[in-house]
Amino acid sequence: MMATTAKNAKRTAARAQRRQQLIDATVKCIARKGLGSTTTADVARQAGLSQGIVNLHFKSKDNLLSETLRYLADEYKTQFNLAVENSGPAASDRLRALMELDLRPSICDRDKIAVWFAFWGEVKSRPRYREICEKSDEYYDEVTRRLCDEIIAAGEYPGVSGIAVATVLTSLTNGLWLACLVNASSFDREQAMGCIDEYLNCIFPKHFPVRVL
Amino acid sequence: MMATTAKNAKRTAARAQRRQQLIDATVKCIARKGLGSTTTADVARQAGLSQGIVNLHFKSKDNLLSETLRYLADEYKTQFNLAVENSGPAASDRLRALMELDLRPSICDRDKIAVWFAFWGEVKSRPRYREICEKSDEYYDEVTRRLCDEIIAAGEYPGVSGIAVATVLTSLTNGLWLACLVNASSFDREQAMGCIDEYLNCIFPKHFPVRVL
DNA sequence: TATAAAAATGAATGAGTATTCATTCATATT
DNA sequence: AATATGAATGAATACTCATTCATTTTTATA
Repeated sequence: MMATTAKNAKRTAARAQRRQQLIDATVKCIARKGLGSTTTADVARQAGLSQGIVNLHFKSKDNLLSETLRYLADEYKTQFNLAVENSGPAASDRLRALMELDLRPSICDRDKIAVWFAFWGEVKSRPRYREICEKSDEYYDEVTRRLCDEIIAAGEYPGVSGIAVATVLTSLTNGLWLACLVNASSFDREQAMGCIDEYLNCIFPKHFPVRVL
Repeated sequence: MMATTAKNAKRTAARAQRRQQLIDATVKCIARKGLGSTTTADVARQAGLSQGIVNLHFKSKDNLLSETLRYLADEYKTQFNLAVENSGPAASDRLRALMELDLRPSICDRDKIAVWFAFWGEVKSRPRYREICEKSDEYYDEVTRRLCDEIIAAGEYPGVSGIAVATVLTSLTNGLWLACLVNASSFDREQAMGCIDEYLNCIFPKHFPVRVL
């Protein structure tokens, strides 16, 4: 008979580890060669494993790609939640921590951004990708909106819409990522953060006073 | 001998027309199936022509795709310049015309946006794509910045940077396009324009007073 | 109209790639 | 140690797709 506890735990752990190894390899390949030119053989080679490994663990390439996107979304969500939790209790501190997160070197990195855009580029024709992205976006928008509403209530900002500000902030960071991807040479993280601060100061002056350099 | 005038003119016109027909077909295919799943046979079928036609007119698929991107960039530039020229002489009118352009139904259309993102998704691994996109971006940024600087000078807005505002505006519209692509159901062009107006009102209050509905 | 030139066709080619699967290898259980 | 089980391999398979090119069709000139 099988000792389903210790035994299986180890087995499934090893299995999960290998899946992660393949997902990591996939991310690297997409960053380097693009989604369109990434083959299962590339992924296997990058992972230091053999041909058939992708289909063994993910059933199909399609599935591997979906799972990779799902992983990226989860990974970002974790960072996102961490950023909120680890920052000061004030809503304004939390909001700024989120903005800082998006421009942090480990996230606002050309390789990483290239992978996000690779998936976004296929969103229209791949319902699965869209579902994953949409679900994530809803969450971020909701959290950001709540923070904005809190600030608006506390600061008595008349005529400012929390939804609108949240939409501006998330769209703005996505747009800045594109600038980082396309205009790599002229893009400057500092300057990008400056844009965001200028906006925050403008919309919530009481909470985001001009930063003296 | 050859009548190089009338004769060749007609020939090259026909040739250009066929190329355009193929580029249009390519755009349609990318919008429907995505860049990764668009084959030369798809494009030919969409254009109502035969297998070999793409290689006959574009030499290679790669070339067809680059030319398609170039065409899209040119097409947008034309609209962009038109929007500037056709709007009131004041810099603020021109700036708002540019924002309206990006959210105009014919441009802020899921199919069109999907094509842009398809190319952006490959920018990192395709230098040719990047060159085309970067060159366009520089132009738009420059024009937008000039308008912003003009407004800043006229309105005596202290501590507002034209470059920063221009960056915010172009990044914001690109980010709003992503929202349109991903969150198709909840995204609303009206609301997006509202976000932009709120921003403009906030940063340049004298030039963009609150719009009464 | 006859002839030359260009454009277009579409079957054939072959390079590339996802997937399969018989076999080997590693590990755990008895 | 012997056996069973899951993991991994990598050669073989089946298939897709960009590209080629011999042939046909269209168009323009003489």
